[in-house]
Amino acid sequence: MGVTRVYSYTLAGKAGVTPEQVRKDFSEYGIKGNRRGGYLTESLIRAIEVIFSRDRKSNVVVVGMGNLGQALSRYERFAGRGINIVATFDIDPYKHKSRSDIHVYPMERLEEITERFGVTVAILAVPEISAQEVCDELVNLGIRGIVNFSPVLLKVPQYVVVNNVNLSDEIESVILSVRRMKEEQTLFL
Amino acid sequence: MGVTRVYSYTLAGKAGVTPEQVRKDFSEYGIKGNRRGGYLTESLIRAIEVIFSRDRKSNVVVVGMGNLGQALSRYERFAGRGINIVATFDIDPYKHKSRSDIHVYPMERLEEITERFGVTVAILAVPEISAQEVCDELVNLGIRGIVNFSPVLLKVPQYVVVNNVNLSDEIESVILSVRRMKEEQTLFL
DNA sequence: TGTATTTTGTGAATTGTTTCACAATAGATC
DNA sequence: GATCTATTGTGAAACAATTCACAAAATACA
Repeated sequence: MGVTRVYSYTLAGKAGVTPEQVRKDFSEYGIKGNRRGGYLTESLIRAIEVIFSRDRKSNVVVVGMGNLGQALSRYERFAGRGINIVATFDIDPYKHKSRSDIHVYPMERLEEITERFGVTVAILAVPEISAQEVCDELVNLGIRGIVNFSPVLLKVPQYVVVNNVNLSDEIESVILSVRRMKEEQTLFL
Repeated sequence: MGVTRVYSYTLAGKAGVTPEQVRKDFSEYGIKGNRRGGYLTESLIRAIEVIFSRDRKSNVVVVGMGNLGQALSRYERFAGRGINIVATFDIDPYKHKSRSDIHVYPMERLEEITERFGVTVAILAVPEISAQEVCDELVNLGIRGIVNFSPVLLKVPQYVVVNNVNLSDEIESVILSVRRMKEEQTLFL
């Protein structure tokens, strides 16, 4: 778009943080700007690509093809971020064979496919009851990172990274904040 | 289940935090336990229900019935947390009328339905391009809280609460951590 | 080329959060 | 009922993150 330089306050505005934050973070990672000249977009983008490994693609699998698993496997935005869903799995793959979506494999083929595609990260969207069991299986197959959508605190070895996403919590926290704000407001009337 | 008392370290273990954290948080909200006796489950649950407004149900709407919106509208776990999806909306409701799911209304009926059911919180799962526009509409109709699934920083008045959920970020952060850990490990070999 | 101005880069100050450590005490045990 | 023990409750200490404030440097402009 022809923009060659950006300033800490521009980025801060877009990201909803303070300019100091932006500068401190950049400085932390050795990203240098020019005093008075701001940051050069090209080199900035390259630096960020390296820091976030955006220069490489990463193969991941989705395990559990319920509502959420299906939605995640069709989510187009992952591609643009180097997140490449190579396969999806379910205990009952025939249940979901319906449309011409991404192929659903039975759990038995997990090992073969994770190995073939060098998958180290899995998205876990199975029911609460089987979450820990499936998690153990994944860890045994060499999975090193799990994005966990079940409301369960997974027990994993220290070398495995887990990121918990709890949709109920996200919504509840907004409901709570809204209630709190309303209560505050009525106090002033 | 007949359990009448719990201890800070029990809860801490289940939640993956320290016992001190549990006690400090409880103390912050005036939840009292008995020295040596722990916390009484019954009164603890009641206190938490009040703090998180779990004693009341909250009506919410889902706006945008793409993959994610559909998955969210079918997510059974919300009910058990007092989150009640009363209606879903899309610009093109006929596209999604297929199965006997929850009813999809056209955007034109947003006002009528939010008013009727006293909806103050909306789940926004529309494409990036229309996110701000739909958000403005929601705010105009009196929505006070938004759970935003589009990768956009929404501009809203101060009295509106926004909670951003970025699925690409969640997955990317795990990918990153895994790469970092692997790099660390190879250094030791 | 010199001066004014803008923006970075970063120590220091502030603010916020987590952990420590231990007195107070309720309950268990004899 | 006296003593022992486990657990809470919370100030103080340590740690972490954010904001402030300003010198240093690069550009703009005369």
